[in-house]
Amino acid sequence: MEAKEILKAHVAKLALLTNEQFDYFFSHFKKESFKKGQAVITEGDPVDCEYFVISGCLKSFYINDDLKMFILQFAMPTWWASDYNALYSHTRASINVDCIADAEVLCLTNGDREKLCSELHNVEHFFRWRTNKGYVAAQKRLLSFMNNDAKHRYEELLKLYPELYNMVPKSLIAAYLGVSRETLSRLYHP
Amino acid sequence: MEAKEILKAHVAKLALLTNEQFDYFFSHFKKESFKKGQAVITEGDPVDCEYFVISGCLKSFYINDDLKMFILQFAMPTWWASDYNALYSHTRASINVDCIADAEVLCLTNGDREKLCSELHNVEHFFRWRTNKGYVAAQKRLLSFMNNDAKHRYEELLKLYPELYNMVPKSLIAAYLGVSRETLSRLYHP
DNA sequence: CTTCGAATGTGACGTAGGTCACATGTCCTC
DNA sequence: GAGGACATGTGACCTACGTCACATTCGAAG
Repeated sequence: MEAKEILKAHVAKLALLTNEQFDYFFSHFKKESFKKGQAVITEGDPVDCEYFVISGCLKSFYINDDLKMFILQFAMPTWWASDYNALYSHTRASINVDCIADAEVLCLTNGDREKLCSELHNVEHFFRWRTNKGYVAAQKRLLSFMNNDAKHRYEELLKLYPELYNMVPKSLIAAYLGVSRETLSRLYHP
Repeated sequence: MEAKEILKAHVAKLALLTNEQFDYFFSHFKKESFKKGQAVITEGDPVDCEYFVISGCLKSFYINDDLKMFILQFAMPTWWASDYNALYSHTRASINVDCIADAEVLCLTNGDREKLCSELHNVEHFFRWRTNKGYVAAQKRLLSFMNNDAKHRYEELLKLYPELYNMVPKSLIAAYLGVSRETLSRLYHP
């Protein structure tokens, strides 16, 4: 399926756009490709885009003072990724985004998103609902952190995204779960 | 300050409404009062409102199978609270909301919010930005969970909301931080 | 003033998970 | 097919935090 079709199907789930509206909406996106390992957003840099993943996979992550990495999100196809704090408040990136499996993405600048939102009520509706889904998912993950142990969270993640098991190294999954790679390894090799 | 003025000032931070628009917007809210300890949303019940806090304080929380409580959010004045998952997906509540300090709130039904959002582009803009702020805050809290120990998170919380220290029992703060009340107590009484 | 219950402190001990060190396996690349 | 980077397993030990039990403090109701 074409990138345009993928985005169209994704948008249609949350908002009703006419073909003309969607064409106009789509005309603001720029297609880009990233190779595995390539940086997309680097901490400290200005941020001006958000990215809609067509194929491959990105991750957004934070590196603390001890150089330990924590993964906020794996962005699989039809997911969005960016540093939304930096994007909305026009500050420099405080997190990183990079590519973990050769990816095709559609970029939308912050300015274009706001323009589209104010021009097309439908588009603003779409982004409100998309953000709401993200908010609810983040709350669920917070609860899971407080309530469940590492093994439980690991199985939860794999049930949600079985592809991850073969797609990314276990050390990245550990960084998403918030445990060390050794602990993750021992869960099933006691 | 009047409830109406408080809401008006809050909305004005994120969206530009004319006086007429705001009056219309405000006319959909219903004022309600809750006493300390009173339930606002109960797990298993249908949810049809979100609540804007004028005074006092609510909490949203989850009770797990072992009857342990985890607090998702303290809702102080000018904060919103509800079960947004249930609200948006029309399912029954999976979390609870109750009152922890006698509170005055403004209720907005899900139907009215969606009606207002579709009638007034401005209002949809407001809710998109409000939700985005909530999303960014949830991601920050997730990172803090992965990165920081209990003491660090406690001090972070108190810096953000010093009122909480005297307003709510430490056991509730522990339930927000995701540690036992004993551990919280020992942080400063070693 | 007394009494009761909620909130908090604290000791003893258990456990999940972290850290460091090293071994093994795997798949490129030259 | 040798060398090197990366992913994973594993042993020994450490630490933050949980759990249970009991003591203390304090404020509201009688």
